[in-house]
Amino acid sequence: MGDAGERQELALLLRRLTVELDAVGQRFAQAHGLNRTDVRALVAIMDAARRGEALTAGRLGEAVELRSASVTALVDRLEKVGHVRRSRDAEDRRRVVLEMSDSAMAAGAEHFGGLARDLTAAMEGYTPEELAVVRRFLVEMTDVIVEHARATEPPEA
Amino acid sequence: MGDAGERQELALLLRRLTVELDAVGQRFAQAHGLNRTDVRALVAIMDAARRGEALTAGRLGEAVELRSASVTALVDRLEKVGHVRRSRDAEDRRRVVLEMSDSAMAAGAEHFGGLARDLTAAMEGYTPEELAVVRRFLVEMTDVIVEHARATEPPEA
DNA sequence: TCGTAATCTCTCGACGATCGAGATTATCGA
DNA sequence: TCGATAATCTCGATCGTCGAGAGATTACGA
Repeated sequence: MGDAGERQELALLLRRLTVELDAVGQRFAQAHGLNRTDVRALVAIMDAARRGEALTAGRLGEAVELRSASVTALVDRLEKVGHVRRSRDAEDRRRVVLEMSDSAMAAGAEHFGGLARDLTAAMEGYTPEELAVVRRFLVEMTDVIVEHARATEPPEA
Repeated sequence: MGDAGERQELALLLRRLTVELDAVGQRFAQAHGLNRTDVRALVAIMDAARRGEALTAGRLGEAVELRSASVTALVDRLEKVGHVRRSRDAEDRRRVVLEMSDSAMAAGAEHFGGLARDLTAAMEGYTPEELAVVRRFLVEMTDVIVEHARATEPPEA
């Protein structure tokens, strides 16, 4: 068997990384006068845009786990400071599609894009084989975590 | 140069891992009728206990980044459901030291300890050399993240 | 020793984020 | 056209957080 202490320490390193990564989002929120949920929402909208999709209010609510009443308030906040724009979906006029403003997109790209740049730059110091090991590790650990979350999930209706 | 797309994907995997790990804490919170901050606080108290320290109200406030008024409310909540106990520090009677109840300790150990067990078990599938690579990766990426957070930190008074 | 400043926690009132219930508007199938 | 369904919004209530300040204890210089 391997060194159990070493493996446990790796688990702690994983947790520490998540804490610090959370802090990055927190900084962005503070710097722009937003709260945690607002940032999550902007990230969700950016991710959707990256996939070529336009997020609706309902989809955003699912992404950030908020009820419709809270989504309305959330989008109100983001719209008020000019980070998103509301517009009715032409095909289904019940839906409200959300689009990020260029300024918000730029701010997000600068903050998180900068981090992504630094991270990938730091990965220059690894061989392709090493990165493959890391990838396998991240995927497997994520799977374990997801499985754990599912196992403790409240029973569906 | 390595494959830039691959490295960027690794960065996304890191973020996904943090999201899922966050969800684990969220599940624990829901299952025990707590909110995010309460869980963070319990984790902080457990970590301190693991280091052999007894957390005071003030220290807890620093750990979870809350003002004293909020810490009072936080500890009130945790004490009401029997997760922590308040007691005056014998050496400095201004201070309030916090101790986790055995039941809360057990609940936390079952939830998070179970995850830690699953994670370390999944690490059995790696050679010591591979784990060393992973460790270096996690440490270096965390350093980059911390540095990024510091760089965007609001200027100190 | 005394008095003042510093430290730690708590109380109070206010604000903001979230939610549940229900209203409103739009779409779809019969 | 009409009823059922869907997407979003409005309203009132609840809860977590904060700022300001009070109360209690300790540290320290005169």
